[in-house]
Amino acid sequence: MNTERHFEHGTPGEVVPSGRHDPEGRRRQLVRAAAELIPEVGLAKLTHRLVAQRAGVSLGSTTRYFANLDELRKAGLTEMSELLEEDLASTRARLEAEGVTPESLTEDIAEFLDQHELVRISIELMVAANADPVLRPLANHWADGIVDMLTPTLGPVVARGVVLIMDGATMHASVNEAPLPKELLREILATMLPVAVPPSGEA
Amino acid sequence: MNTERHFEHGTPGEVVPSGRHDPEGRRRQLVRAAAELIPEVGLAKLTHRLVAQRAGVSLGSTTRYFANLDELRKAGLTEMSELLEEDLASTRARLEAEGVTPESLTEDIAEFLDQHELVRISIELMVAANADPVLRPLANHWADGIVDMLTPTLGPVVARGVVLIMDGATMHASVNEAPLPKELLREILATMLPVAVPPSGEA
DNA sequence: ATAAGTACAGTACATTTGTACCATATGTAA
DNA sequence: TTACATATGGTACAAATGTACTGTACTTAT
Repeated sequence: MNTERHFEHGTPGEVVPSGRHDPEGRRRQLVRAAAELIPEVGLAKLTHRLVAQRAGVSLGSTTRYFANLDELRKAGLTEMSELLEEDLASTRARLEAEGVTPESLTEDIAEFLDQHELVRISIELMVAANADPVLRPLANHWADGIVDMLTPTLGPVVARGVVLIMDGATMHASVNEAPLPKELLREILATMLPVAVPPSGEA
Repeated sequence: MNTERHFEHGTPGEVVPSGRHDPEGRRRQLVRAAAELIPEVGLAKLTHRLVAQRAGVSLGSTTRYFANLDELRKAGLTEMSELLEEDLASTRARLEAEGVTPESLTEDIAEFLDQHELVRISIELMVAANADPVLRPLANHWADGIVDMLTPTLGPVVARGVVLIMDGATMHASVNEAPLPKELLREILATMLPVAVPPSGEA
């Protein structure tokens, strides 16, 4: 119709080698790319172009599937937090198998801290929730899940205390190259868990 | 000399109403403005223009006193962390006056968490240290200071455990509008500090 | 008082970014 | 096969931003 546009840098739609129609797959690729990139580069540096490149799609697709960058960010954060959900499940499995002891908790924390991506995810989720309260439930989900998991054996107070220690250790691992030594974590838990955790009763 | 420049939007240096020469004061104003703004808007949104506006100086001054934005950021972060240093001093005063007890520690943490600026400072420092390892000592200073302070009475293991709880509570306060209830913090500390802290000896 | 040097304000400009837009390729129904 | 609809790639463009630059006001030494 109207050809009154400029096209300073060339005309649009010239070559176009590939590009099957696949809206759902497209969207998934974009979300997955965003979920990968957030822990890598941080939310602050997440751009349409970066996500498009990682997803292997054109810039235009990022605006087609997400009204604005904020929506893309949120979708990426949600997808990203799935990894925390998986970690939650593996923690539950371990604690059910080994019981809730300083040793089993130490193993779990140390394993978490050694996966730098999980640490980065936790931090970026916290930062995001700080900027947008809508994301608070997502950011609290992991911690609340652990509290629920530990409460039956440790009671709600100590359960929350253990989660605070986990989050503190996460902050430490985010700042420092090496996380706190596993042996120190074990000593902390062995010393601070009252009565060294009776098999099922309480104090 | 060469007047080959464009000046599309006007000629530079036209009116200039005020502007005493005061290099040192200028620099201080800029650093102070940056230190104020970082907890307010976050490092990601700290720009030359924003700092200049807050400091009440021209854009040009920001580039005159700092080779690049990163230097301005670092100067602001360093100045900002002075508030944590002051908090460290007040904590030391309290613990020396009241002794290291679950109650005195609870008071101190609750007071910290209620000062949202301190929480924001801790978080931004952590984020910054994650992006630039040069800032790690700055980010670790507060936690290490508390550990040193608590170690004589609690031993190094529990001292680090208490600091992890503090950092965990800081993360929680960063995400949620209201920090953890003081009573819960007190219960956590009262339960998890072994033997409820004998006046000076160890277990 | 005057000249030289420095600080300052106010631009200018290249780059990056979010987002809108369009021509074409792909898919679907007749 | 031919219309029609939609997805895709490739821009276009305005706003924001880091930083360089320039003319002028202020300061200081003579």
